[in-house]
Amino acid sequence: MNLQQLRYLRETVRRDLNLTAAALALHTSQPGLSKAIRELEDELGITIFVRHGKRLTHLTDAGRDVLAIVERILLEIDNLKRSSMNWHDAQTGELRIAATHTQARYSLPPAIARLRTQYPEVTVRLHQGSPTQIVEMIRSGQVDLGIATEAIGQQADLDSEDLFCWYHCVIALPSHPLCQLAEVSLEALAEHDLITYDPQFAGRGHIDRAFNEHRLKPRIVLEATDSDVIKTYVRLGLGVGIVSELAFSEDDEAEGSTMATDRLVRLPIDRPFARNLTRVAFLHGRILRRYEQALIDAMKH
Amino acid sequence: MNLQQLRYLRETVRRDLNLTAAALALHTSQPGLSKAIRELEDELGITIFVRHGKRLTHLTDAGRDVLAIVERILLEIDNLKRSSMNWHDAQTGELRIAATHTQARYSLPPAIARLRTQYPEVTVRLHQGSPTQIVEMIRSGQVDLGIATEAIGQQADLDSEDLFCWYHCVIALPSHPLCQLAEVSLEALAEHDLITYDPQFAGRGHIDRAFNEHRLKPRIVLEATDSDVIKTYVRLGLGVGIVSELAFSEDDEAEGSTMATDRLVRLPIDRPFARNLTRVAFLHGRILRRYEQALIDAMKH
DNA sequence: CTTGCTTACGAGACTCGTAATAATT
DNA sequence: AATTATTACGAGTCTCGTAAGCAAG
Repeated sequence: MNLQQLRYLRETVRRDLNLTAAALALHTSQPGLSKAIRELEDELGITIFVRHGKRLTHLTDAGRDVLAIVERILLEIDNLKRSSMNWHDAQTGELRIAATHTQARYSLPPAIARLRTQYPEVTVRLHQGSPTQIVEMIRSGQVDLGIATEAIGQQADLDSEDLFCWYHCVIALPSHPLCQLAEVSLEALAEHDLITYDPQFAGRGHIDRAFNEHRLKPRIVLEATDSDVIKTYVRLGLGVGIVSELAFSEDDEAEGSTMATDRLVRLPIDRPFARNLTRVAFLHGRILRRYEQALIDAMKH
Repeated sequence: MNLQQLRYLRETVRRDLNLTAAALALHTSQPGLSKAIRELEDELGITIFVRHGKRLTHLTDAGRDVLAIVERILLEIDNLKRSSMNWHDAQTGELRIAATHTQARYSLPPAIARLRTQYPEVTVRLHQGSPTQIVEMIRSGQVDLGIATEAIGQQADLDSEDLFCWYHCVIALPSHPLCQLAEVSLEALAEHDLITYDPQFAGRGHIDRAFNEHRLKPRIVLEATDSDVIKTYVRLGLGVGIVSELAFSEDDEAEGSTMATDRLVRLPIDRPFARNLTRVAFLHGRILRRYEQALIDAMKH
């Protein structure tokens, strides 16, 4: 038995039991991969894959057990390298992060800037996706860390840490009727066209829940995954925006646009939607590089 | 990197950093082992061992980290084989048990007898030792399961399961003065010569504690690790015995000896010592063979 | 008839053991 | 002087890639 066989097995499963695709991904030959897997099966004395003639169709029960153990072994092999790098060369490396737009655009930049001064030799790669896509990217090893507000805390195969909390805020053009009110209520909000996040994203669940609890039916005329897109449509006068407070600052508005009538303003409303908790997640049991931990610490507040 | 290097590293540490001894244990050559370890260090980019000239003196900090991960990897490699065997040939194998004398002599026999009918192809090897020795035998991989009443539950690197509870009983020759009493008290016991277990063994702690709580100083004239040895000296008239109730049955006494005056009897005393819990332990995270789980289940009651 | 797994075979790499060397205790 | 690790080197093994074969959709 050797590690190569285990890597081959994992990749074959990841590529949906297509040996050709797995061989390609592993930069090796299909026959070699085929042989390696058969040898592993022989040595363990079990069949891992059910074969229909010459096609692999699915995993056996034994194969599922074996695969789970193999995943753990390869994770620990990776930990061996990571831990060694932490001792030998803690400064250099690669940091692949998956985050939602809001995190990538608003909460990550200062943390990454800080990281770049602490660890100038570390290459940072930023991927974007929905929370569920982020979870998949972590699982498949495409990224090291995932940052999101939804879906990321309750995965059994991921470890996670709390980063920070935030609330939604409500924004509109100064000319909007709601801007006349001294205090805006949820009821008032429900009477206007609203623009906010796609259901998967950025605490949208909390928004729907708040309206539901007040037995209100909000008129959401536009959904987007991206705070900037939402703000753009609010500027066009399509409605009132509900975005993460991370994504809105009246100072930035003042800088950005020249005309005061274009500047979005925050409506006076007292945190109508529940608190959101942004978390970072990574593979369960994975040892973190020092710079990974540094990034996480830099984002905590 | 390959698994051989990891096995070599573990064995070297187990043999106190003596490459010659490790090479011997691994049935390989010293130079090969030396080279393998240097190559592992090179590949990981760290030094694992501090060297004084040509001697390995101790582990580096990085080495300690690496070793912990290597132990986990090798455990999982072992799990791969064990899990496969559970699917492919659940009937055959080897079962190495470490137990104290009392367990080996009194509680294990029926369970092992049952196991032998369920799994006639399994070879059972029985080792004896003190609870701390048993823990060491599990740690070093000399045995698969350890069974004892002391020391075995609170090891962080071992998993364990409760098996059963038992109490101590007090035994004496029928001619002993205490046999005249309708009920024996702890105070009465403290006035006679006592024979019981060595401090490490079979719940001796509970015996001392009970006397202490009653501010009594028992006269323990003989200590042994072995219930049978204790019974033998009780038969010789050296004193009153305190043994596990597992190790004493008046029926067995009736069968064993012909003369009624030789038969030990249980004194009427109402469980003066705290309950003992016998547990089974094995390496943390180790997958159990089916027959191992069967033995454990057979011992639970 | 295309896609995809397996078998066959040979060049190159690698492993591992022996012998010699060097450094501690 | 004895013990123990490292270096050198070569025989045997193993890995892995190419080419050919063959089964399934």
